[in-house]
Amino acid sequence: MTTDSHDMFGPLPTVRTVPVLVPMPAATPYSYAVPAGMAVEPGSIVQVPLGPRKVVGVVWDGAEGNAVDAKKLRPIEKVFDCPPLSAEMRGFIEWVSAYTLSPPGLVARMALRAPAAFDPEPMVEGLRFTGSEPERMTPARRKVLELAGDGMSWTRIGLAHAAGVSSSVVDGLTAQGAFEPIFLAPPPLVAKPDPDFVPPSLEGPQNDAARAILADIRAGGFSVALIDGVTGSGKTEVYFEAIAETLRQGRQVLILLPEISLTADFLERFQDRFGAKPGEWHSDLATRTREKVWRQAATGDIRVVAGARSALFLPFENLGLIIVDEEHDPAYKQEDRVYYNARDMAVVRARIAGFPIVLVSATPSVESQVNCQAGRYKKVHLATRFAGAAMPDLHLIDMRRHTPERGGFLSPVLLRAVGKTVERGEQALLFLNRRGYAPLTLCRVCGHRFQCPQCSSWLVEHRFRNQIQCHQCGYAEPTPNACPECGTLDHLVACGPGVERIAEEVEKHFPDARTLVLSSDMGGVKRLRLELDAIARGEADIVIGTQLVAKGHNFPLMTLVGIVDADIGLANGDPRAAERTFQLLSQVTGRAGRTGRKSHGLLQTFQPQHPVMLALVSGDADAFYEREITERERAALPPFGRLVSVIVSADTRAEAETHARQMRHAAPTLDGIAILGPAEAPLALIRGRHRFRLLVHGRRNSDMQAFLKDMLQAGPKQRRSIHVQVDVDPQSFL
DNA sequence: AGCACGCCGACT
DNA sequence: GTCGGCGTGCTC
Repeated sequence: MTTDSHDMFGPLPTVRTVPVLVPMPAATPYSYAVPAGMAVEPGSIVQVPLGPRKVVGVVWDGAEGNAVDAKKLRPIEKVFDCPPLSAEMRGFIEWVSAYTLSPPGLVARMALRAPAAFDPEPMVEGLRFTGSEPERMTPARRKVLELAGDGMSWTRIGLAHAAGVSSSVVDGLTAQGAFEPIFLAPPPLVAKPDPDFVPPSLEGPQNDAARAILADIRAGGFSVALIDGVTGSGKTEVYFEAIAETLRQGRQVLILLPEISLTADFLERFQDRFGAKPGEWHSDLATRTREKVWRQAATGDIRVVAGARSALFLPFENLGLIIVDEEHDPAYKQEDRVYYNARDMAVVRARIAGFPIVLVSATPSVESQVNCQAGRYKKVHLATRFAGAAMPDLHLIDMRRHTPERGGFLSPVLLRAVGKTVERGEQALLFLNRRGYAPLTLCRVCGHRFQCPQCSSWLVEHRFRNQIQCHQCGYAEPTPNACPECGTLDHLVACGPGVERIAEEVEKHFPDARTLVLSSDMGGVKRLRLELDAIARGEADIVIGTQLVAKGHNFPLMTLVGIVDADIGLANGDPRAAERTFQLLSQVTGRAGRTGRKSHGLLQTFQPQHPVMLALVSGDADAFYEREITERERAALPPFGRLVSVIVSADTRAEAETHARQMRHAAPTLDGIAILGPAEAPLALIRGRHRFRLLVHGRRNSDMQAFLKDMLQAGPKQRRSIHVQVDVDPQSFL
């Protein structure tokens, strides 16, 4: 910790130095001098000079790396007046850094994402009644004094508002000496949730589930439970009891949700149970609010935070429980800079700090199922809906026998069911996970296909906007009417359906019904919310939607769900294709019948024998998971993500091998490291002295090749920093 | 990651 | 003649 320097005049005074993690991709902390009289400890949040700028860093533990040249050494400028990051938090940051192969400074930065939150919030100016009445009393003044006469402190504006007078009345009273200015602690962002605000209202199976979870909470210490319950089975009420119990223990709670599930609806349910809203944390929080939440989580003023994945890095004062709702959701994966899955890292945080964690889903991920089978996670099953709501009856429509009329995509069976539903005054949902009018346009004369000039995927026609668009990179051009290849006019043909085309077909069959298309490109979040509310009020008869209808919202009148093409996504090369399809279709069909009406789901498919279809219609999710698990084990590769790391180096092979050794050391979970030299064909395109480190964590060689291809197509600037990590090995973090 | 420096091509 | 794109190197 000390650096001694000598020169011809004798020893200089010893300079104390400490390691500091700075927000940049260095492998180790940097050393900084601690000015005399400054008190720092591991975890202290400090401001340090870094090159031409000032940055926020964290004083780290342990010895520094190689002693740094005394001439380079610069002093810490300031220590922020805020709680230091705990040893647990520092251990967590180290762990995530090692596991994800990310520089520790960049991981630490995620815990410090609140620009100016590190100094205490300024005190608020307030007023208190001094006891001396003003010389002249007026009705307005009397109203103010009646309120403030009890000696409680008020803010100037708040008092004027409460008394229903203008603030100049309060100013006048202050001038007369009736009020004295005082400083108040800033008000908490949210009130304290009360674990006993309303008694829990659990039914049969929910009670058993809650009992199982509460046993873990009361026992204390690390444990993982997975609540696996069908949509509408009341999972939220069950984990609310775990939250209540943790609050009674005086500890904080973090609820992780995929960004889109953080709705007003959820916050209100929380408030109904606990009498106050939780603190919120997500990407589009106002800066001021963001800072307050960070600060108050760190001081313990906020007891419960509901947040998107980045909330996992908040420095809670006394965290005692994490809930990961919708644990299977791919939105928990961050895939830029630091690559991590917040669900898995949440398990790690709980293990390091020694508290329980609860994962929740109606359609758990295969990894979590495996972890339950292996006994690492405790499984809590909620198999039935409550309050009389029944699951929809699901049936397959074999499209080989029930052919739609020419040019259409909806089978007569499905059309009949839609017609009957609308006649009864109920709602039908047609689900197709494809935006736009048609996914491919081609020329009937020369066979030309419209392809994106930037990334080679098909251009999707959007009739609403009269454009053809690339869904990969956002490229768009006006819909042409002549073929650019052969010049023929009006011989372009749309192939396949998108939601817009299904809407056209529906309107043709049901001209009097109110039809609504819900798709992410039809307007912003606000408009979407309005439309969802309108549907809930019954202002549409037939809704045609992409996957955004799968989440959250309850549609009380929805009694029919038609899946236009249940096979989409089953053969796209993704090793999780079946799992994803099963999850998505379960969520969509689960939209129906939530409020007790008899409901149906009809799935149009060309593969009625497919295991996903069979599991969906029989309601036997376990059979599906069993099959997925054995299927993946049977594949020659180890299950769930053989980690293959690829180092691409245009320098020497020896250098690549050094990288490989370091990587093996840093990430013992890697199964293999391939070193591709300049002999490998694609690398011929890499010129000059650039050096690449490409990590492809995937299961298949084809994944790896796809990434190599992407990298080679990317511009030189992106190429330099490509760093891809797709999946993690769920067995390796316990 | 962010920033400065330095080098070549197309503009007021 | 400069502005600004990108490639390169550095930060205790």
